[in-house]
Amino acid sequence: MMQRRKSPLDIKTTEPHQCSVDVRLKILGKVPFFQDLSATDLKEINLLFREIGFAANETICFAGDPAERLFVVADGRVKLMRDTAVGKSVLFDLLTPGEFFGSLSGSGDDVYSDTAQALTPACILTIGGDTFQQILKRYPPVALKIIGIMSTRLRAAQERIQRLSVSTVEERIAHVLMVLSEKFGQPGKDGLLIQAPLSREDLASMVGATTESASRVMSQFQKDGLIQAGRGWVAITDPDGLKALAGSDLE
Amino acid sequence: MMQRRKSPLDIKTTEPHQCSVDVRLKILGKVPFFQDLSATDLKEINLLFREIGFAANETICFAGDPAERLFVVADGRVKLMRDTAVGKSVLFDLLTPGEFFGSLSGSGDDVYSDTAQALTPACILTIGGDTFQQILKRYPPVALKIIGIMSTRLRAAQERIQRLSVSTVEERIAHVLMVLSEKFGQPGKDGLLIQAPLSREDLASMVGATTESASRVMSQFQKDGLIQAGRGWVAITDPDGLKALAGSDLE
DNA sequence: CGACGAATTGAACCTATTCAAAGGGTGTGG
DNA sequence: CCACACCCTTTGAATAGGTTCAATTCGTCG
Repeated sequence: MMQRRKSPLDIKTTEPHQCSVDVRLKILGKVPFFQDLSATDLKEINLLFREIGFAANETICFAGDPAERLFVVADGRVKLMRDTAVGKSVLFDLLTPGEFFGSLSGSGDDVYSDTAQALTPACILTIGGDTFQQILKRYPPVALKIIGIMSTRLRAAQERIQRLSVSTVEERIAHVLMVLSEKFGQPGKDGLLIQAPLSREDLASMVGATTESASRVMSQFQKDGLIQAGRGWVAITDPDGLKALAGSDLE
Repeated sequence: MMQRRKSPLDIKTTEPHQCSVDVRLKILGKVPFFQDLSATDLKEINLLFREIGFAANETICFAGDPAERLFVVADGRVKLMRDTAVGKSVLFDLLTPGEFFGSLSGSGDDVYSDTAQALTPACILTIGGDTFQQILKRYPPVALKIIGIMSTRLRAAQERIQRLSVSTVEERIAHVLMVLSEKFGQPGKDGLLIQAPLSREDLASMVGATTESASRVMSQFQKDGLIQAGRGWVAITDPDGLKALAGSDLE
């Protein structure tokens, strides 16, 4: 049984990343809650954002620190996570360009709920929470959009709670692979390649399992011809088979 | 070892409940996202709400049904839950007067994410999702408040995910009892009585465990003098002891 | 090429579930 | 108003799924 073991991901693991001005505007235009704004408004808002580059594995903000800023991913992959006292960490979300995290409230009296870490070299746009609050007041449609996004995120969190409550580790891993392939999947000769450098430990912390359990399940999936995987990468070769295992509809 | 076994809850388990007009106004004034509004605005908004009474165990809305309305609890206790294919259900939240659930978006293209059920006789205020959307557009501060509330809920959901991922059943039950006592606790001779008729099954579905496991843990807690409990009720006698077991700070 | 760290695999252990049966409040009907 | 029946709750014993600990293999990067 011979198969490719070298990482097929096309992601540069080098220095911090800066993005050009026109890329910035394009990104801001793609941010869901700015989509309804006119080009002029957007240009004005663009000026309020600052840009920061991060190298892979650099931390963007720490859970528990005073939350003063809102961040928007312009380029790269960012993971939202939280470390626990016992050493185990929990991975909440994986963000792509256009998604946001950090503080939405102007009152600087709360803290970041997650630690944000660059999974790849990343370019981040950032704005003060109070400044963003001004934008919200000035452009009501933006606030409405955000409410919608928060609803969606809450729903996703609830589904995850449900899966942690009723599904086995195998089912949860099958499911998270499906979700990841929908968001990061890129067709290639190995199947749907998940364009994000995810370790077994990352996967494990997304489904509430240990690294070893994740590894065991992944090995089995590979033997069963459902996936191809190596160090830091996964590709789905049999989506339907996986979906069946995931029990995708809990209803 | 003699102890009270009869339910000490003071909750009428009788017919649906209607509330008077002045009670309605008082409730709407207590709703977090209406707090900044003037009395006149509030009175006007009050007219847009309809009132419905529910008997205990009646279902207010079903997960999966087209989401057309927003609901506000005026009186009673409401549980937000979801049934799964395998019969196990998951309890997401327990609401008291002033809290809301249902549809926030005007576009009626999504569905209720939870089933809402009256745990006690309840009075519910309700408004069409589209009408509420008008309110949001007209009173921007309301939208900002809602964003804050959604953030808080999302954070709570994340904490729950974390606990499901890293804590044991015992720790999770200890923790949920602490949380419940903060929200529903009422000092009495048995300790902090949780004013909500919760079965072992309810508790179990809040922490992702089986009824039997919940029962075992509760029995142990009682033997250890941490709680007093009977059929459908719990009182906390040793909050500090429980908090220690819960490992309340995960950091 | 060499070394470090990720990934894999095995075996023992443990927590929590499953299946089963008995005990005890609650509220309903007589 | 009491008694009975139902269902919630409790407890036991066996089982299984997952973790833990430990050792080995194998990519990847310097």
